[in-house]
Amino acid sequence: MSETDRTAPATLHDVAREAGVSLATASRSLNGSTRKVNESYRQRVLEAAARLNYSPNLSAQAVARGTTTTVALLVADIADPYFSSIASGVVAEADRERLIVTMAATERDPERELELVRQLRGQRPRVIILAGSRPTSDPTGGALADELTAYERAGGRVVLISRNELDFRTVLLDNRAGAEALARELTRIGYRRFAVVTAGEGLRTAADRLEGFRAGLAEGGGRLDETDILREAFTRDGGYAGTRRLIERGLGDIELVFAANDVMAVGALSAIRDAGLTPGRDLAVAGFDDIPTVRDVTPPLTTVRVPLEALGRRALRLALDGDAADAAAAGPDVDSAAGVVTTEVVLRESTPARG
Amino acid sequence: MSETDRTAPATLHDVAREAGVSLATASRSLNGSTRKVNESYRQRVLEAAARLNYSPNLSAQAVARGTTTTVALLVADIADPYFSSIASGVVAEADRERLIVTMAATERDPERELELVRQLRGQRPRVIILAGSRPTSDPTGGALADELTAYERAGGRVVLISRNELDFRTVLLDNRAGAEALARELTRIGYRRFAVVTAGEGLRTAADRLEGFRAGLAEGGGRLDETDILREAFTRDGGYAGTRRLIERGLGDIELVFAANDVMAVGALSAIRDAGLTPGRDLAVAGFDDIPTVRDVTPPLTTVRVPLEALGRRALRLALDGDAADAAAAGPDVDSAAGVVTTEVVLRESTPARG
DNA sequence: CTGTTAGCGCATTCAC
DNA sequence: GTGAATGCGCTAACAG
Repeated sequence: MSETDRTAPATLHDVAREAGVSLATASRSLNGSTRKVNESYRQRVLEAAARLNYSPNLSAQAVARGTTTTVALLVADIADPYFSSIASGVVAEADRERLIVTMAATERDPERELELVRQLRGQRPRVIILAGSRPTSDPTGGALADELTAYERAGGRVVLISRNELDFRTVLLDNRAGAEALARELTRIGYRRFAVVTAGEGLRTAADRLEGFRAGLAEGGGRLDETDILREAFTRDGGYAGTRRLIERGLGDIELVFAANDVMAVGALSAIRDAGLTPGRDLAVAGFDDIPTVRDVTPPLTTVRVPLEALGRRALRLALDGDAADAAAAGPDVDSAAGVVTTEVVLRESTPARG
Repeated sequence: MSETDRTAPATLHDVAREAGVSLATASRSLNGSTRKVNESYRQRVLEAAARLNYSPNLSAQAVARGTTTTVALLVADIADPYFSSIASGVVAEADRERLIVTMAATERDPERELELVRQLRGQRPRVIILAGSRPTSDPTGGALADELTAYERAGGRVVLISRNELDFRTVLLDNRAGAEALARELTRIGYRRFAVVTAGEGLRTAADRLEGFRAGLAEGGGRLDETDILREAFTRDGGYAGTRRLIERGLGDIELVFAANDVMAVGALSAIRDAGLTPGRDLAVAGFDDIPTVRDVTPPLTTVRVPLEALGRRALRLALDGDAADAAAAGPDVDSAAGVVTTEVVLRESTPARG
């Protein structure tokens, strides 16, 4: 198609002319608030719009209205199943509200994250959602917080998912209770001696899960020594490395390794197998999150189900409804009283019942 | 934060006033084209902008310039690793060009897809990328094509990934050659009798892969009977169902089942296991795509690597550079001569060498 | 209820 | 080189 036969999209002005009405009437008929326009006019405008294949220019609407229909979503890595599941939920909920989602990836780089937030602000999104935790120590020296605060002062809404180092609305996950329930279940089916592979200190999510796990073990009579807590990156490779270290050091009578998230657990499975052992039989494994992958690995992974899509949906609801969301948003995955997304232990074959 | 202390974002006007220059000068200093502005003024404007934490209103820029910096991406399912990998590539490339990506999910519903394209048009995106194939028979009666054509006539660019039923720019994948190479390799390592689980007819991608696989078998002396081609949905469950049917019917001397994509292959693994057989030993499995998951399943899956991220990146390049992309975009994953994204056979343990 | 008009924030022509 | 003025497409007072 050559440049010359380019046909500019129909404008509202075109529609008004085609329908023989004023701009204002056309606007009111198509996008207007409470319709106060004569039905016959309305019809003519609608028909004219259809004939011209009119599509309102959202940028122009945004400028005129002083507000957009955009939601900005920042994740660490779009291809990571944890984040793509959350993104899926955000997009689904946004769609219900007829909001448009723009997405960007921080690649786990705080500088980049800051840069992206700055760029995103140009869109004047109604909401900015940040998913994924980051180190406690902020190398940008609070610049991100400043940026987000300025954004909120301008009328925007910030929501954090699974990161709490900043003082904004946050989607709460009962990491502690989930891990506690998991530990209880594992002791119930016969496990006694545990190891943990988790992230380095300073990640609240990981810390909560460890704390909950400890509490559950205390109730159930399980044992976890400090020296059996291995700290590595919060990634698949981290899980692999930690588990490998554990095995090389000698398992002793450790029966099960709890990985603080599923990607670490998947790494643990590989490390076990690469060491010539059989996961589940020689060393049981449990994870946290229930990303889709873990049903397809062998053995299928015991984990704590986190409704990731619901997390994303809830993040948007929280932004839109404000604190009212705590009461309103309910739904099966949300404990409406506490306003916390609930989790559920899922026992699978990576932790067969013991003796 | 109460509504009352809301502080509107600084406007260009504010910056100009703060710097003591005119609107035009401020505009030229900050976003202007070939700078024709006195360096001292320029500095003052930049400083004023920083002081006010100015962020250009992209909507206003879009209206004034008559063009946006937006790319719209439509996928079937954001949480699907195939699509999220592609999306990751699109976002990465868009970021390099300082373009913003908006994403939506069709959920494999053609009506919904059409509706989304209509909505997306309102953004006046520079590019619309559609990923994921769809049935040949178009239930919307060509309405999607009409919509996209109108969009292109208005100056937009449409790029299709892995779907060719419409007459737009398309990211080419040598599905045929990839499957052919796979079949050749499999015969080379000793396989002779094959079955295939694939999508129903009418999906070009699936058809090409089957055709290529057949050609490769012909070269290598492998055998595939028509009755051993099972057609199901192009999903994990489809792969499961097809493989299950195959097993129930009696495997005969079939040694390997080729699934037309990896999600089907993962389903095949489960079906084999659920039938009490051992994948790899009792029945080998090969897939296509090399989604991240297949390294973590057991046994790791033999497949044809498709550089999914590169696919996404290339889609955007194709939109931006036009036909020049064929020559330009090159990169390791693109055969610059043919302008086709190249694939590569990856042998893993799901297809151990035979005899 | 309808049409006229004045902006929204910005880029860009046009005079100076 | 700089600034004043016009317009982008649309909404929202404001009059009629």
